[in-house]
Amino acid sequence: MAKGQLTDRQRRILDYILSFTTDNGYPPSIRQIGASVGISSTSVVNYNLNRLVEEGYLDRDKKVSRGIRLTDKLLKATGKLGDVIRIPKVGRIFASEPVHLPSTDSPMFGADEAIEITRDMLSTTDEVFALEVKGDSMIDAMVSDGDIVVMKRDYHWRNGDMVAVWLKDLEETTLKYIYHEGNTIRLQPANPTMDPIIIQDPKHLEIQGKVMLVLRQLE
Amino acid sequence: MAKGQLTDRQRRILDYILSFTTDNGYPPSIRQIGASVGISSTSVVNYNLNRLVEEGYLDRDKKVSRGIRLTDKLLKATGKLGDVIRIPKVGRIFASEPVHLPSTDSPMFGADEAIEITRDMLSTTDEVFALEVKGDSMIDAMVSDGDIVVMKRDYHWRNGDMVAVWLKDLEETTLKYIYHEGNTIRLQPANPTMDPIIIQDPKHLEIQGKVMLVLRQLE
DNA sequence: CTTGACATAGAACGTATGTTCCGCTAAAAT
DNA sequence: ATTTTAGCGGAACATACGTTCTATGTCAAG
Repeated sequence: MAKGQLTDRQRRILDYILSFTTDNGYPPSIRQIGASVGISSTSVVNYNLNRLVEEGYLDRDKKVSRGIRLTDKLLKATGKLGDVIRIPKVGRIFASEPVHLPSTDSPMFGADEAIEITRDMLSTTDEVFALEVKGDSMIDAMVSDGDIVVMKRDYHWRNGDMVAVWLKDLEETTLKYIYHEGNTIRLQPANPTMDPIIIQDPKHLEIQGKVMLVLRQLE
Repeated sequence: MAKGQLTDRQRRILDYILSFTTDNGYPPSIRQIGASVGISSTSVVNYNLNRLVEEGYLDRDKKVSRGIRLTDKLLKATGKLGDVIRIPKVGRIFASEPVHLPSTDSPMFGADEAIEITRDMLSTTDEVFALEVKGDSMIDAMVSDGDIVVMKRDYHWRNGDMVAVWLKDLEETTLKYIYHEGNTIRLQPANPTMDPIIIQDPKHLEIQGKVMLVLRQLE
């Protein structure tokens, strides 16, 4: 068998381990694997398990009964890796107030409310928090009342980022795409029918965070 | 110890089982539990495990080494139950075409692309599929180019549902809130600054599905 | 005071389980 | 033709592990 290739038996072993584990909450024993795949000898099962470890599909702990664990690689491939993260819901966002940022050291726990999303929806999970949008004032950002905005606490930005900014002159929080344009800054609404705001003096605005995700649950 | 109450030891046992399992992919043995909690006797661990089973925190399989599994009740409480579902991404949605519905019997697998979300984002997981929005024609529904819309294949609707409708006269797909209004039907844009469409004859529209979720990933 | 339920400790037991060694076959490499 | 390698089966072995039994101490109910 060429390296990197799996025999039919090995594939069935992986299948069985996966289904057994999800059913029972713990992995099967060598003899159980043998019985399900049709291998009478424990040594052969052992042999194939070691092959699967070499190929990177499994981790094993020696001498430990049921000491088998599927690698992330495999779980990802089968979509079974429920890589769920909890994001604290720290408040609401209005047009008329700056974003209420969480204190830097606020732990994930302690937040009474949180939303759960899969890890791969975000490019980073560092310093992210969620806000619920109140009111229709963000419609130019294509964000409705009740939407949930997941933001990253970050004052750096690049052209094209959508950021939450506090406009000091207008005393208003708004969500806009932001661009450098010579010496000025252009705040572009997501709604293409609306006009941008041009800011001459960067001191007139305060970046509150970068928008990573917008979630809208209907019904 | 009153019924329904957990002793400190039992709490620590649960803690240990949870962290060990997430670390190792399989549950700890009785002796490992004893060592971590500070119980020298395996029978005492066994005793407390049985108590935890009675209280509904654990399931055990007799005679099976490491045959312990935390119940959903506990996993839910600790937020560790990553109840992730995969939703097939069956295509795109344009204004100029009816929604391309998946065939009823299409299996979850087979779909080359899928999105993963946590189960509790949806009120139902039956017959749901995802579409990617192309173009800016849905801005009246507060949906942007690139957004992902999760829909349920369902021709029934109630007042206030957001549905995807095919307007036969205009030859156009649109996302609107839908309301019965006497003998007519009102299609209300999500954007409050825009005007509704009144449909006199229900035959002029075709409900393609109910919008359950809108997802927008930035950056 | 006695009794019984509860919680714990220690030891002994049986077996479920991973490990190892030997032998066999078929195919590939030399 | 001979050697090497991958894969398989069987049996023996050591032990990790769940089970069970006896004994001890505590505390509230009778």
